[in-house]
Amino acid sequence: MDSVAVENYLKSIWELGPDDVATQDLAQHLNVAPASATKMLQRLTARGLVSHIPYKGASLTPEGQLKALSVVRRHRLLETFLAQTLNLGREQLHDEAERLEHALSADLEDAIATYLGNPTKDPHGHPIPGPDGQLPTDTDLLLSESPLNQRLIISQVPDRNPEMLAWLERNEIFPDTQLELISRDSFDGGLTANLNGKTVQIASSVANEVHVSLEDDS
Amino acid sequence: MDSVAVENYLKSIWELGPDDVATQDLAQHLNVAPASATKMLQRLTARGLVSHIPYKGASLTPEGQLKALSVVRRHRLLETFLAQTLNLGREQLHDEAERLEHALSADLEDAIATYLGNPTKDPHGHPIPGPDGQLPTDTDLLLSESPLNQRLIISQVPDRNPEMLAWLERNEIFPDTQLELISRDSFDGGLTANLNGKTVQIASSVANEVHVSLEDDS
DNA sequence: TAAAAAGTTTAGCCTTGGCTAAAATAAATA
DNA sequence: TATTTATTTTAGCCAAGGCTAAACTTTTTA
Ligand SMILES: [Mn+2]
Ligand SMILES: [Mn+2]
Ligand SMILES: [Mn+2]
Ligand SMILES: [Mn+2]
Repeated sequence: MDSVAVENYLKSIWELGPDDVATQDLAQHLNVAPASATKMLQRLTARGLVSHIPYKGASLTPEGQLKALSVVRRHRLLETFLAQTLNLGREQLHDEAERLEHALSADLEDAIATYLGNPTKDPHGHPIPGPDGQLPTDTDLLLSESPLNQRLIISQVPDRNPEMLAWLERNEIFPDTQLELISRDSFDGGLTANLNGKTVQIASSVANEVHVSLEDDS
Repeated sequence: MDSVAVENYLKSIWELGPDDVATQDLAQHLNVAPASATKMLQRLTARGLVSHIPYKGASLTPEGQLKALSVVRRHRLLETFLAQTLNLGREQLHDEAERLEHALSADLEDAIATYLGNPTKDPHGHPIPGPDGQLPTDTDLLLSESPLNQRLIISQVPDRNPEMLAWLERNEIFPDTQLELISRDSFDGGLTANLNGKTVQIASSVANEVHVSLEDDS
């Protein structure tokens, strides 16, 4: 069995990857000192889960990737399960799942997936990897790079930033919301959008974290 | 925040207590070597959670007891929640809760309790401590010490022994089941009981783990 | 009540996963 | 290109929580 720390490192490397993950970025993502990340990368390399080239960067081996995706699957299933049963707000889900994901047996994972009807997206719109790590190829684009004057459908919102998520929630921006971009500030990238008849200003920091699709659903 | 190990030790001491908990029993309960238990008892004593008298035994301080009861509450809420939402078998619940109990925030604990309508018993019939550690005084008696020829109602079955639990389940012995004892073997304490018209033989090892009440429900 | 057995603690060791400070390397800048 | 700066790694330390073997108490038994 992998420890909580090992699972968190693998998941973070996956989230920051696919390759040349910088020690500093990894350390920051996990709230540890860079030296701690280096040491763990060495341990994970010794275990065959990571390939780390000193001073260059780290990436997951196939085995490491499989384990990372298993954590991601548990995380997203849990978010979906908690949202569905307990009506937790989208911004509370992540932190709970972050801890519960390490305490889920294969049996319970299966039971939850079955209960939910094997969902393919979590409440933030993130794809849920299959039991063997399968992920659909992602075709949506960033809101910050989307065309103006065209119907867009929100496909993904971030999950790690409760403040941003709360703001998005207040402005009714979440998966399946429709909107249309009216203008883009050429200086700072800020957007003006039309959403349910209302006009909303969207900062570029936000627009960089939100994904949209042009098609209906996906 | 208390570690998983600390929470498990506190809960085990509570389960084996209330006082003079033997090092060996504790170690066995937690599947660690006696020397490991001694060391942890010393750490917990230094933290004011346990009072340990060398060569005599250990007990929880009021603060330690509060923390132990908080773990027990989370454990039993989780068992109830999993049973209700996912229809897990009574014998699968314990092991899952054993790990999840350490990953539950106060918020999620509240949400689950509210969702369940603040239950006072878990699926094994064990009382669920209140948010401040309150527990009703337990008035039921052991099946092994119950009178013959009288209507009895199962109030508690064990949760840590999947085999025994599976046997009980097969024989329809679980909370709220009615039964009547017909005879007790004076040599080994084995029981013959009448249950839903059927006659069942109950070993004394089982009868020692099952609680009953004479009143309806409780 | 002395010896043996059982239970407990101590001593010493190990791994994991943190940290800081210093050294090494790579990247950026003058 | 030489130097400064940023990034990364190494070295050395620490606490938690395991373990085994040895020492010490307490309890049981002869
Ligand atoms: Mn996590
Ligand atoms: Mn998510
Ligand atoms: Mn536990
Ligand atoms: Mn229970």
